[in-house]
Amino acid sequence: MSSESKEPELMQKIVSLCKRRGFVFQSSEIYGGLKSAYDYGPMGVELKRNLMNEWWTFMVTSREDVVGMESSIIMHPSVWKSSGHLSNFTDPLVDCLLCQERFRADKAPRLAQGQPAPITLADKGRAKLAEEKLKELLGEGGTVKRDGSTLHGAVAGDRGYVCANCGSPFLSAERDFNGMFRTSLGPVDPIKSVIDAVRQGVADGKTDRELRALAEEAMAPSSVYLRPETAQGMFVQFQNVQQSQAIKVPFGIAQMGKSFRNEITVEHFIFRSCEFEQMEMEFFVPPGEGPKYLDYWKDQRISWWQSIGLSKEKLSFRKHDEAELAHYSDGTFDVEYEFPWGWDELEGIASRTNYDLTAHMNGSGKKLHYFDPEATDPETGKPGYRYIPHVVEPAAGATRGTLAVLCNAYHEEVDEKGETRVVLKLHPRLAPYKVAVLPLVKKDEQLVARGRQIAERFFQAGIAARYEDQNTIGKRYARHDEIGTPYCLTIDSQSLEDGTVTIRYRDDRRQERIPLESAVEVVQAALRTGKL
RNA sequence: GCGGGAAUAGCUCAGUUGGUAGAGCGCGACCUUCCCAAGGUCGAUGUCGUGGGUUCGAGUCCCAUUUCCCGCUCCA
Repeated sequence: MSSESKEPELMQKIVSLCKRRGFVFQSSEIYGGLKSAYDYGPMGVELKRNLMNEWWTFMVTSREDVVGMESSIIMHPSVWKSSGHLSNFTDPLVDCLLCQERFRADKAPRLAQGQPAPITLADKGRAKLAEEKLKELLGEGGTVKRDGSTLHGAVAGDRGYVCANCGSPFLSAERDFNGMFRTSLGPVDPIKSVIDAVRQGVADGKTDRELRALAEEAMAPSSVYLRPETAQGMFVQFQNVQQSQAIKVPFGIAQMGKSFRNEITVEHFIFRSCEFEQMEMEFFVPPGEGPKYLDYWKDQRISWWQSIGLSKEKLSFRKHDEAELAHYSDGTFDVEYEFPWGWDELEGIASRTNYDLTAHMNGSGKKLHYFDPEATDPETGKPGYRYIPHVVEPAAGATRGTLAVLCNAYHEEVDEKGETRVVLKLHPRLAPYKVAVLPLVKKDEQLVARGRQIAERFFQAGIAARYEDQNTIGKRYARHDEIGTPYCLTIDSQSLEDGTVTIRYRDDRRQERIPLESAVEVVQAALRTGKL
């Protein structure tokens, strides 16, 4: 591929800018940092919040068929049982005793008991080390023959599978790995009852697997989970929302907020982290209309990503194929963005049939039907149609979106003097500051006073503005280029005479003189239209 | 999780065979300066990621650990 060597460099520059200018910091940095946890600095919180506000405006405020809500992060554990997250989200993980690889037992290569299990290591050196280990494991009876980096002599055990990496049948016990963060609700620490249960189990001569079950059972009464997605909150409250709002299907419920997943691997800065922020909407439709609304929301969502400034050519849909498709979905598309490391998911748009509401009906025993008195029941042909709504879900990542916006906005430009300028070409509505007010020089008290006066007008108008008189004017322009401030207003001696100021445009650095009075309006217009 | 690389000032990095911690940029004050990181003077900033070990002495060597990056793997 063509341009890969440059890409990690670009990512590093963005990470560096994020720290330097106060967008994103490593969490708990003074203690050595915490894996995959990031804090948003003064610029980052504005950017992320602006992005999320744009989503909310687009999805909720500006239309009549979607309403919002905010559910709690910790919900009744049965929610996750019904949704399938407790069982499906749990994977049996196994460690290879020879090559240390950790893999999912259910995805490992199958091999019947007694079959020869050749073991292939990455290179000869590792193979020699593994050879010694294998001899130990096989004991007296076994013979090991090494052929380059491949070892012969082992046979598959009763597991029915071998190591996904090297082919070894010598594996640790299967351990369940659940993607959800578990914690306990209530003031009583469950560890005491776990110890008691296990102690009794040991006395009774229970196996490891049985002891584990006993421990789980002892923890169960207080176990709760941090939500791995916001979606379930909308499903569980479907009826309350629908009835309290007297809203008719088709309609949607939207929610933004934090979700948590114990990711096995985290990568790409804030792209994949254990704690992340989602913007999800569940759109409830009559049976059979899922595909129609899937198309509709695909269009809506891609146009939204474009409207906040992501380049058209860096956005695309990827259709989930048969194998990838979740068992309940009859159609899913990812909105992908071309990040510096390649195409990756920004949002998933899924037609989920009536899986979710049905699951919660079965789990809770409560009816989650919708009754449409105006429609005709297709089965009986009689007026009045009672059904479990189907769902189309556009589920976007706010954290990922923020990173995509940063990547898309980052530009390096060489000016006429050969100096490199770094500029974040953010959509004005996303920019942390909308305008910087800059007296040309600090020494002139009149310029300073006038500058503060102008800044005050912006604060009065509720526009995020920044007054600055430190450093030379060039440095201030450069700093605001780097944080994406679309406009700089400069007050000079002429301003004192004729009441005009210089407005400098971030993207092309052009300057114009405008009457001081119209400054606020110019910025407001840009926020409305999105154009500088 | 595996394999590879890395961690020194806010940022980018130098630091020789182990011998008192450096540069550029940035930051602060002052001077100069009326438009794009200018110049001058002065100044502040480091547990050399963390914890052990070897040594008379460790940024440098060894072990462990944390974090980041790259490649696999994983992502209901």
